This record gives sequence, structure tokens and C-alpha cells, in this order.
Amino acid sequence: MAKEITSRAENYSQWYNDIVKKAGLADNSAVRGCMVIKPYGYAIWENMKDQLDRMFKDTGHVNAYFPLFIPKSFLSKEAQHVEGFAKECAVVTHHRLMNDPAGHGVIVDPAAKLEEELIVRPTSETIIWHTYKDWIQSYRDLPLLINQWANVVRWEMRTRPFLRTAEFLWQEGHTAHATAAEAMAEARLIHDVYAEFAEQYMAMPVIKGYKSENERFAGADETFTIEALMQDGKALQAGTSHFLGQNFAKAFDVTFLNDKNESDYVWATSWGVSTRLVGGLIMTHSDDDGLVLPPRLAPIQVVIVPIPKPEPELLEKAEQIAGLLKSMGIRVKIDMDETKRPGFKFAEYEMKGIPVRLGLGKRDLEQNVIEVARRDTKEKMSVSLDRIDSFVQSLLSDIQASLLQKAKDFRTEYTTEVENYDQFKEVIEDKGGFVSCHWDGTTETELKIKEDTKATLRCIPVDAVEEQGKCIYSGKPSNKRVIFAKAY
RNA sequence: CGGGGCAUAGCGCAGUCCGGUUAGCGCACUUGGUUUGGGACCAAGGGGUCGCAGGUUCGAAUCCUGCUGCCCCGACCA
Repeated sequence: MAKEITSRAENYSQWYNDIVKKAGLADNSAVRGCMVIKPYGYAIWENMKDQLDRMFKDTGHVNAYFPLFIPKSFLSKEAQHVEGFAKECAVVTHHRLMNDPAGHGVIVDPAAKLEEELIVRPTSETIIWHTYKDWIQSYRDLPLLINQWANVVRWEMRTRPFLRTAEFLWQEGHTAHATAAEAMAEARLIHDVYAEFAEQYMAMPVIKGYKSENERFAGADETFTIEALMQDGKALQAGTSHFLGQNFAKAFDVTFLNDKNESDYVWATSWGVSTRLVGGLIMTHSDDDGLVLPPRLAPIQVVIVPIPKPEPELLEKAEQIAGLLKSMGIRVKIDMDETKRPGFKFAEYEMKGIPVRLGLGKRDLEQNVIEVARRDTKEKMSVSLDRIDSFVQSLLSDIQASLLQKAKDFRTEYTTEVENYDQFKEVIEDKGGFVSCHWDGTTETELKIKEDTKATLRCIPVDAVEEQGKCIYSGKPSNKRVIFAKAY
């Protein structure tokens, strides 16, 4: 089969594309900029989705579903918002096709033009706030804590599987609150949920921060972000949570009566993570042999390969081991395919990033042992069958922890504090990674740096320590460090 | 939207410069057999409007014109 993948050193983006394709995560589709998410890739997303959904519900949220289409007029009600998304919207103009009179298949029926064009949602704030107006009258209706799992479309010029596609899957939470403080607390709560998910489930360390005015979501007063660092030294915005103030409430006239019978506009948040997380997962852990998955999100955590081939005796043993592991909640697959040899299977499962492989060999079995191979380190161990269940269970949590630690170490190594602009440019250019430095707080400086170096202001860390310093660009005083990087 | 490349079997490619039998190779696929502790081997098969539309020619995958799609690199973005 010879499914070799390009090495990271040779061509990082080709390496990424090879993994997506050869691990069976996604295919290019017939539609430009859109991908087909294949079952294995979708299974990873489902695991992410299931966990996030639990976390949202544990924090009091419920799911609902709003329409794919948004009347064009809605989008223009919030000035910042429309400005942010106008350039990348798909628009529905007609509702019918007809046979081409010239005989070339079908054409759009010119008589079926819509009176008001519909926008395919790039995000749902507008349609949701239009709806919330009817749902909210009193402070007793608040808070409204709703999430939806949906697809959205942003007509991107350049796309990459999972990282940036024209259509993507995500969740978007939209909440309404009686006070600014409560809405802000909600935005921060979700920010915490995202960070916990990234670290504890994806084993992807993130910097929690807030965005500069320039990088803020279109229509938000504050945007919280989790920023991850990929192996090529580029930053990935992995999730955002926005405090929307009263902007959408004012745009859509959503008011409520408080307990003093006074009318006020509602305070809002919105927050989302998308299938982009799958891209982040790939680029955080994988190596030149293929995908590496953290056990908590791996669709298959353990694969059992009979050696040299499936035989009744081996299968019986495999079923027995699989039964033990499954009873502990471990996701196990037994590979009974007789047409492929063990070596082929080993390579294949390494490509697919399955955390633990059990090589159930005839000769090993005679000695009551089994070969255990871990994907992340490639280490192989011979383990007694008597304690295989507990061994595998603790190995899975070791792998999960080890992946996180390794990613943290990488981030530490590629986070550089700089004190002046020359150092800044040198690090951005040669080393990459996060650059921690002083900034004068102005959009002007931020844009100049971006223009000069292609590095963007990723975030102002929430836990930044107070420290007097000078802006690397303007020399003006600054009281905390911020994070710059080249980003996806 | 700029710059570069590519389009031939499911995938990867050769053939195109210099037109000429029946369009070929590797992988994959089907069947049979032999194998089997790190990507097995042998044999026999199936699979193609050579991206699309015109044109030149006795004859076009090959030459000419136009179109379309995709990939890579840049500017915009989760």
C-alpha cells in the first residue's frame, strides 16, 4: 500500500494534508472549499461534541435550533457585525430551477427571484436576537442559556481541511442576561469550559486571553479567546467567547422589565468552537508516521491485532481481553481481517493514531504475555495477560497526560519574551512561536507590527502579571505583556 | 483577486516536445493458489468519452483557440 506521508521538516502543510487524507479523516469534495468529513474524522468530532455538550448542559445550557437562512435585512441591523461578515456571505437569490430552453440541463428560473434575498448564516446572532425579542419580556425570562449545534458558511478565499473550510460544523451559544455583570460572568465561564476541554480532553494547552479591539468579534464589546500553538510555531485560535454588551439587544430592540418595573436592554454573550478543533488536534500531537490521538477523544482507544493471523484460539483470547477492557469503558477494536498481514495493520493503525495496540501473538500467548505498543512514544512492552486490563487502563491515562505535558513543553520552548523590536522580528522570522512582549495598547501599533512582520496580536493573557515596560514598537509605557504570533 | 503548476483507470504517474498500430506502468480492485511475529508473492482478470467545446489534419492524449475545474504560494478570516 505504501502510504507514506510527507515529513514535517520537508513540507509542513503537505504533511498536514497527507495526514488528513491518509488517516481517513476527510476528503476534498466536489464543492470548492468544502470537505467531506469521513467516518473516522467525524467520530473524532462526535467525541468532542459529546463532551462539550455535556459540559454545556452541566453549566445550565440547553440546545435549540435556528434556521440556516437569514433575511438579508437582519444582517445589517448591527453595524459592526455586518461589516465583519459582509465580505464572506453566500446569498440565496432564487427558489426554483427550470429546464434550459437551449437544452443544457437546468438553469435558474428568472421568474423565481426572491423578494428578499436570504443569507446562509455565517453565524446566527441576528436571527437569534430577532427571535429572542419575542421570548423575553421580564427579568423572570432571564437568563436565557441556549446553544445550537449547526453548520455555517463563510465564503473563504483560501481553505484548508478542518482549519478553514467554506462550510464548517460548530456550536454557537447565545445567552441573554439581566445585567452586564452576569453576562460577563457567562462569557468567562464558557472561556473556562473551552480551556478545560482543550487541555483535559484534547491535551492541547491553551493561553486564555482577551482580544484587542482590532481582533474582537464583529459586534462584541469583549472577546475571550483560547490560543493554541501548533508544531510549526503558528498560533491557532481554538475558541472564542464574546461579551456582546447590549449591542444586539439594541439592534433588535430586545428589552425586559426588571424587578423595579423599569425597562432595559438585555445583556448578551455568544461563544463557539468548530471543526477547526480537529485541525488543532492533528497539528498538536501528530508525527511523521501519522496521526496521534489523545485517548479521551480517540474513536478507537485500543486495537487488538492477532499475530500472525486470526485463528480461533487467538480470537477467543482477543474477545476475552476486549470484553475486560470494554467493561471498563474502553473503546476496543479487534482486527479480524485475514487479508492483511500484521505489519500492514501496524502501519495502518499508527497512521490512524490509535493510542494503544495489542499484538496478540501465538508465541507470546504460550508464555501468557501480550505485546503492548503505545502510539505516542512507539514504545513496546511485554505485559502479563493477568494484569492487561489494569495495565491498559493506566497506560491510556499516562498517554493522555504525557501528550499534554509534551505539548506544554513545546509551548514553553516556543514562547519567547522579547524586549525590543529587533528581537521581536528576529524571533518571529527565525524561531516562530508565541512572542511575549510589551505593547502600548493602540490599534495603530498593532497594525504596524502586523504589516511589518505578519505577526498578529493573539491575545492579552487573562493572567498577565502587572509589570512596567516599554512597547517594543513605540517605546510608550505598558503595564503587561501580550502575545504576538503568526497565526492560522 | 494576483503569481505558479496540473488535468490520461479509484489513487499516483509515463506518453504530449517531434501527430501514426489495439493508450501504458505502479498501487488498489476481482478470482485462484502459496504465504503469514513490521507495509507478502505468483498467476489470471475487470476497469479509460485521455477535463470540456471548437479548429487544423487522411489521422489528435499529442498541434492551435477558447472555456472549466483543481492544487500550491500570497492579500482576508474560526
